[in-house]
Amino acid sequence: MTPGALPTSAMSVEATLTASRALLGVVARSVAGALAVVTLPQFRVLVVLTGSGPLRIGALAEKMAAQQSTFSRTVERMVAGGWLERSPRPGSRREVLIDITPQGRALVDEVTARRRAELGRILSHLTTEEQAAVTAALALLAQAAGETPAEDLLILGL
Amino acid sequence: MTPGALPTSAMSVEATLTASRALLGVVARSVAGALAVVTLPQFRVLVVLTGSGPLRIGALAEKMAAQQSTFSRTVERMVAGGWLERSPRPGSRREVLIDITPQGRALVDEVTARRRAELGRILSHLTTEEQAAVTAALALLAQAAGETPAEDLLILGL
DNA sequence: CTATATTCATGCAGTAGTGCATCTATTGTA
DNA sequence: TACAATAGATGCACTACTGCATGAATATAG
Repeated sequence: MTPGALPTSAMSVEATLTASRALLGVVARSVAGALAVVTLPQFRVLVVLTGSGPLRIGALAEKMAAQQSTFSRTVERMVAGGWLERSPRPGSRREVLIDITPQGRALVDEVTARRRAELGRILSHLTTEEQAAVTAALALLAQAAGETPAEDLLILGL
Repeated sequence: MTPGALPTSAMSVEATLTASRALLGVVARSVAGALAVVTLPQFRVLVVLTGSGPLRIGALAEKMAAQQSTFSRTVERMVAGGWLERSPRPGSRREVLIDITPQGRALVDEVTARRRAELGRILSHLTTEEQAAVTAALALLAQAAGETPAEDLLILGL
């Protein structure tokens, strides 16, 4: 190896760091609009519910790594905003199911669509061959990284 | 194209989405430790100062897209925590320069190191050839994405 | 030298999130 | 039926962030 040159692995790390900054930018811009109307923790609630379907308030609090009492109030705010709706669980007058409203779902969809759109725009600058190479490489990278627990993304409020 | 199959571009978008989740996880885990001692906005201040060197409190507020008055207090908290230090600008008794302390720098360095380390660990699962392919593909992707303004990352508090 | 502009700090007020303890209603069990 | 467990809401207290208005000190321009 030429003195001063980086080994393949170090080059990969640097390239990955740079790319991750770009992708972070895409993610950030995709949620920017939503953050004008809900907070990041609130948006997170919507994403979780989109993936899980209706949840008891306690179960939801657990997924958000929050206290149940804290959550009762967060839900209250979000119901007031029209993002969530409470409904008693059929057959129980104690449990309360929280579900996302159409308005909430639209917000999540908008973010997802925006993210896909921008990625598509970026990738459209590449040739079909380059796109294929990117697809293969990212698949490899994702596989090497393994599953990303939802709790990890929660660290950033996502 | 076989019915039901995705065009190359759509496949690339999905692969990129998946990979971006993985990379987001890496970023999140890298800052998790820091978030035990500072908030995300505060960490952001440290990152900005690391890149820029000492700044006037007004200029720093502008970079953080915050009100100067808000910032005066944030700085106060961070000085109390030992992350920042105020010093009068030489030749001016009005302006106050904010700089990161060694403790603050150590925090940022720790996060950076952790991020590089995990990326290295992930990439070590790949062969040298695969690493080279990933490096090339990500460079392509980053170039296609263009520059990511710091303000964009600020959306997420990063 | 005086008036104006700049720079930062502070008072005031509000939102969101956080945790702990506690209360009420309901459900399940002994 | 009485007691314990569960689910959720509420009271209380605190931190951080946010903006707007304003005050105080300093620097600059006329």
